[in-house]
Amino acid sequence: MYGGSQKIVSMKKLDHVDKQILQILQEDGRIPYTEIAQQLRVSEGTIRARITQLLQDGVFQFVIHPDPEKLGLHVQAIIGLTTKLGSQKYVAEELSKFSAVRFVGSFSGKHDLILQACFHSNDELITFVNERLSQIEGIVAADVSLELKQYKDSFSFVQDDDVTLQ
Amino acid sequence: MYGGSQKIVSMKKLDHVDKQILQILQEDGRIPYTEIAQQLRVSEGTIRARITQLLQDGVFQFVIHPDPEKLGLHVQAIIGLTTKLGSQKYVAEELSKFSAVRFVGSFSGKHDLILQACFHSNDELITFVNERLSQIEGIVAADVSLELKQYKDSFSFVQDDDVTLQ
DNA sequence: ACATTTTTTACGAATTTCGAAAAAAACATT
DNA sequence: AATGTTTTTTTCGAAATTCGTAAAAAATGT
Repeated sequence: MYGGSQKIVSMKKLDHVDKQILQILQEDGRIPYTEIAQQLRVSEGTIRARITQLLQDGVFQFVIHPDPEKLGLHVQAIIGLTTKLGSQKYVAEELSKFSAVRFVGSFSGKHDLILQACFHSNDELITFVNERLSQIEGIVAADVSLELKQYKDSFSFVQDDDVTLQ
Repeated sequence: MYGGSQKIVSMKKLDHVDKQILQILQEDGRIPYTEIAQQLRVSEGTIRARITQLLQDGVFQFVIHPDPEKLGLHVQAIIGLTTKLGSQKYVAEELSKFSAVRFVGSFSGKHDLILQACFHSNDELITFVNERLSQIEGIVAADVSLELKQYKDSFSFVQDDDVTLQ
């Protein structure tokens, strides 16, 4: 599901303009290049060239962020898994196939794999755990945490310059 | 950070066309309306009206999905928190203020709050835990899981019709 | 069956995107 | 420092997309 980060011919480090472009786009992914250009006081051509390059380099993608609630996905969960030694990759790849699953990662700590998924109902969640997870060879234990309330959920982690911690 | 889902005047249920529009947009958030129109064999005006309505209703937003690695955010973590009774909301809101934090939710299960965050380095992560989390009144314990590998990370959970589980 | 409301289509005008050549800037070499 | 080379930015006309809006069509209610 996720391409290994193969190195493209040689990717230059993002400069200030690139970061500014990303910051503007994370507010509104469909703002016209002409407007970004105005805001940053460069030509539309520059914005276009930069964005083309950034996409080329896989720095970002244009997507949409749906609100799960509005889609009827009222139940969200984070599930920590313990896997049998050697089957982690297989399990992760199987999990990734479900459209309900929006995140899968391998972790150090209590759980080998952690996944995040959305469901229409508690029933669907239970079905997922009991019918689907149990079918995947190599899962030893599943630790389900049910989401009660969501406070933040975004891809907006582009920061001007390395001020991640505020 | 996240607006409570206040009810808009009355929101109609999404129909098949809406879902198809969302499915197309989650592949490429910047595909022209004219092309969506062609694919779905309706007029551009319809696509435009539908999308305007969906945005209005808060069903989705146009955003970008940056690759944390390419942004130099090489360290990702999921942190489970135990909070003092009554301070959960405050803690969650404080956490949401950090740009490094991309997800915060309240959960049933082992941890009251679970958050997901990106950092440039292990050092930055440690600083976050030791300097920032410790400053937030009401956090009793933090359980850090370091991401070793990411298999899937997407907002693409729009499904044609309730086939979340495959 | 008819009136009312909602949704879709149609179409010209405004705006944006695109391709590509020229200009400017950045870089390297001597 | 001057010169050649490469990269990036600007420019600008053509093509495509978006936008506003009026008319047509479809859906809804009585």
